[in-house]
Amino acid sequence: MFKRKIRGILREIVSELYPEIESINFEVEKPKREEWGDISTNISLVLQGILKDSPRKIAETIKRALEEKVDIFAKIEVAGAGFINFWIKDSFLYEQLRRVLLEGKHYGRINIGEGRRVLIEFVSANPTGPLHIGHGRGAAYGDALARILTFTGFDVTKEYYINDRGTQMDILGASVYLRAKELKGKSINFPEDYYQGDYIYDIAQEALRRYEDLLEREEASAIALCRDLAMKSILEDIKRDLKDFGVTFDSWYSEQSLYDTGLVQEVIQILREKGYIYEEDGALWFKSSLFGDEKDRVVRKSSGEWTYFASDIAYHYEKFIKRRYDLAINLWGADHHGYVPRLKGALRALNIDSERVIVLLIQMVNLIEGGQIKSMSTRKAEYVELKELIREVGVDAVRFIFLSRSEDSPLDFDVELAKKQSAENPVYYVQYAHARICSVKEKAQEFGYDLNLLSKAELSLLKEKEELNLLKKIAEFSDNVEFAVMKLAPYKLTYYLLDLASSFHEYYNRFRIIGETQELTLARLALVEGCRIVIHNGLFLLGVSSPNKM
RNA sequence: GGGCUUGUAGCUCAGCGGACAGAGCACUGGCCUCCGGAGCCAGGGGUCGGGGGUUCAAAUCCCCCCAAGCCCGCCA
Repeated sequence: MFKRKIRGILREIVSELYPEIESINFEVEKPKREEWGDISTNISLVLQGILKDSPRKIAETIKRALEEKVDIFAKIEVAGAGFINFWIKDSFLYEQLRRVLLEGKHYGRINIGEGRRVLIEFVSANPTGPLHIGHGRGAAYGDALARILTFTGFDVTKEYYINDRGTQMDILGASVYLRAKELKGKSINFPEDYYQGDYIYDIAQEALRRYEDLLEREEASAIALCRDLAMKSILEDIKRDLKDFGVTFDSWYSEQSLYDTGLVQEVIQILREKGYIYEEDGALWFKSSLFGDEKDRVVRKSSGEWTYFASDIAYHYEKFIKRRYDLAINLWGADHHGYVPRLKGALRALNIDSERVIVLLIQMVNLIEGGQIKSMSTRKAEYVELKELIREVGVDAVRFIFLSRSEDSPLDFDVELAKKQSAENPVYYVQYAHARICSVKEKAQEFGYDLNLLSKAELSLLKEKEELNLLKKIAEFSDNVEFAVMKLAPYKLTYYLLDLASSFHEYYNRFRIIGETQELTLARLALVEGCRIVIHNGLFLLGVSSPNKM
């Protein structure tokens, strides 16, 4: 609340004092040290370059203007090289708490999106094997982002893009077919680059059960049957895992459908007419090198097969032109990073502003087992399944861990540690605060307090340092929500919640909520209830539950 | 060889142009007759990978080097 509000006030002041300045880029930050106030700005340091005046002098001018104009500050001070430090009036904090109590689960919402339509595409794992913990990271991240975007006024659609055609699917079908033969006692030669996982046997079993004459059929059609069955079966499995992880999608988009409707051909034709497509060595190429890519890329192989890239051009054309989304956010594995320039290039070739697609590259999750780092690989069957991790560690803890790092930082997941230390996991620290508050409220009711009166409590009785500190933390919630959405960084909220929970525990250990005068008890109950609401809202945005008891 | 990402406390990571660099874990020592001890308080710990540069100001921006991961296919 602070930053957003103060930034606005400062902009007004500057445009009044220095109308010649059109726009400036300054920071409104929470300072590192308590002596520097509740909030601080470097605006005069930024202005010095433009105004050619001493920053302290500029700061004094702004300070005087502020003192005349607004009264939410108890004190304004010019310090250091020319920082302006602000101390917020207690009355403003009480007002904020009252808003929390009134708005409840809506508290913290800010309208940044203004109804803009966003398509967020994530997970999109090939239906060639079960979800592993790497996919889990993308799932947790994408789902949290979707929640945050919705909370901040965007119109969000969550989509899973299914690669239901192409080479990998063919290999999947062939893998199942071979295993079926093996199960029937035939000797087979199972290639190294086929899918090695045990689940292939299960599907092969099912294929044999369903198609009794499978092995008598012509090989190509038998493999096709296996492929379709495998895809359906694996996709069902994926959906179930995601649901168990608390992640649901609004839409499952089939790559194959882009061909069934002729859209791929249509879009390539558009590019061809614009002169961005040429033929060489029997293949069709897109001139992505004109758009900053290292080289041109094939859209149709000399075999006549379309590439994944061709599908993707059509898919994104469809997102923006047919479905008219304002913004597309794609969460990809970091190993796809080389792919970004060609996609953006294709969009520009189609006259679509490439800024409208934001690709977030989620770094790999490595699994540490016995001190050895292993990378996830579906084909080699080297992975820990997401469902296994959930079973052993729990949904909340897994999501919280995945959301406690920025997406571009690789994550070494020490499975043993996560299982063993589940009780010490940071998520419990936050949830514990929530449960504790619920318990206090229950206790208060036993003592006869009417919790419906909280919003009418005399909040000015909250004067202790720890109380004011907690009030400030509560009021900072929407600043953190704003940051999280602007930077697409849910982990910011994770940090904030840990900080908020810490302030609560600190307060709880020093003071008794119930037992002072009736008025003070009500005020304190109001304070912790406000804290509980914010914890709940924050955890909700991360997709983590807020238990009343644990 | 080229590209992308990362290198901050023993470990895992925040901070990414501003004021003496932060948190958790781990370690050491304290704290419930009392609303949940899955908690609190106190303590030690850092040439911000290295070297140059830009700036009033650099962990943060630029260049070079070193290290790790990923990519460089008519695979997805």
